[in-house]
Amino acid sequence: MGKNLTKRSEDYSKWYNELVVKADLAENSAVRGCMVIKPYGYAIWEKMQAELDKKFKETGHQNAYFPLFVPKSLFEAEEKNAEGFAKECAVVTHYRLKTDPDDTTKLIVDPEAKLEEELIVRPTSEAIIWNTYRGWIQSYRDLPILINQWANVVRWEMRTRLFLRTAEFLWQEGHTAHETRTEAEAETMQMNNVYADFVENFMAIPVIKGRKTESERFAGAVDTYCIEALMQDGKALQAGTSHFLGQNFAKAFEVKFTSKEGKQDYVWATSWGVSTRLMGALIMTHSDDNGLVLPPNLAPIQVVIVPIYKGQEQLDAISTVANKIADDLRAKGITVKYDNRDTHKPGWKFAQYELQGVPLRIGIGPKDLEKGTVELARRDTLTKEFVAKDEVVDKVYDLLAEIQESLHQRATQYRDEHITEVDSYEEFKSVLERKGGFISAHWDGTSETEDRIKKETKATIRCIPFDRKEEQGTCILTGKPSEGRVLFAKAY
RNA sequence: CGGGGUGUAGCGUAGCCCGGUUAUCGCGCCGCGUUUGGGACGCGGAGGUCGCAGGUUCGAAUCCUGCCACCCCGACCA
Repeated sequence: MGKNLTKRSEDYSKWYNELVVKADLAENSAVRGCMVIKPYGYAIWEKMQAELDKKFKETGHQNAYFPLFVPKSLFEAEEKNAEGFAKECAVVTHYRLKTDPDDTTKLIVDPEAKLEEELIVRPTSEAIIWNTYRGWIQSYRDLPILINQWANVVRWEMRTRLFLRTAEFLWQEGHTAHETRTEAEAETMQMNNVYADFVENFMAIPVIKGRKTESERFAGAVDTYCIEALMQDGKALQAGTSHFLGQNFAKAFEVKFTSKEGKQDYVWATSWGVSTRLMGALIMTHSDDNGLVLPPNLAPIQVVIVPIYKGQEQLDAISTVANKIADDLRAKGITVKYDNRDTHKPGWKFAQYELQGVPLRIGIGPKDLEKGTVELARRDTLTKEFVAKDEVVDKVYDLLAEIQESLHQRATQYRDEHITEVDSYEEFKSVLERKGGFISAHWDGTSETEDRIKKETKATIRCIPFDRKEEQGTCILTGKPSEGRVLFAKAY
């Protein structure tokens, strides 16, 4: 792990810079904490999208798109949801500008163009979607509705952090409607598992699946499931959530259906989402002091080939070998870049691709031409070896899988070493302070206790793990009886 | 919104306390040449509303006043 990665999220900006930058908006603009996703960063997001989308389709979902604007009256329909988000909503009040009569180079908001009803820029889309579902659902034959939306949302946070909490972010939000409670609960669990599977296997980030406590639950949900990851600096990050919404939204938006028995009933709902925050998780889980480290599955460039040469003649000879290798790799479905630019030196390229986290680098120079070898360098271990050029394609193919696996293992080991069981409040505070990470401790199940621990230590209950063992114990704070351990951590 | 800090070229900075030539240095950028197996070197060059406004002064990046922005800590946070 990199020394520089053990501090604060702000120190990751060096790594982020290859992927995103803070939005450079007008100096006195009130909009802060927005980000510009650069092409290289967006390519990673696209890979994540493609893989998630495939999984959503496999589980029977379809994509759709709903409006960015939510009329205030719809937004406030589900009380708890509205209340939960009220403090961070951007609100559209006017629909027109006009030339400032006092300064014709300037525009002002036309006071004549005030909206009858304010529009909320969606912080999440339950309200607008459930208002739409009302018209789509009459009979049990219309159910289930299994829809996902790829969209941007805006949450006017008091304090933003690049990637982890930006004012505007990209995400997907699934919104499903079901005939029965059981079916909706199963959907909630299924999608939480889809997320866990994706994050573990595709992003090589280990996560703990569990249930949120009442105070950490999504506003308007009956139950919230989540996947929690641990960053290299010892802080936890909520990587995805899946909510069982009960009949709350169906009741708020009057979404009823006629059952087989001819009875009217409210439908059961779920919603679930992951966002560009996952890219923050990616960086803070795998990267080191030399820059990003990308799992091969997510890397926009999996292999880069760098020629080392003097003069055009040598470059031509190297290019023949390089192009052959590149073609053979591509034939195996591997993404390859042959960087034969003459504008940068090899050393510069090595450093640059390391910063970008390209998993494997092949160097080919005059010595290799003589010996019939290439130099193969691994980004994750920073090791190099010479490989016969006829064997390099197979070697690369195997290594990509190995790196994917090894990153996951390394992160899992780190995570597991940072789950500490404690049985007293003193120990809790001491571990939290000195070691960080997850702390597994008994809790009496009350929000009051959770609140007090949060106020005193800044640690929150990240989740009640699904796989926790049933174990009688006593709450570290109050000494009251507890049925099992929960995971505490300081979180982003 | 409270507490602290910072604004000087694309980026990072020196200078400010104690006012005084043409605002410092590094990276990056452009040109030429030599280079190319781990972020090359030499020479030449371009690039500045010193955050903004006002004041003090013969003279302000530097002192004073006001404003603005950003960062950190806190409150807030699915």
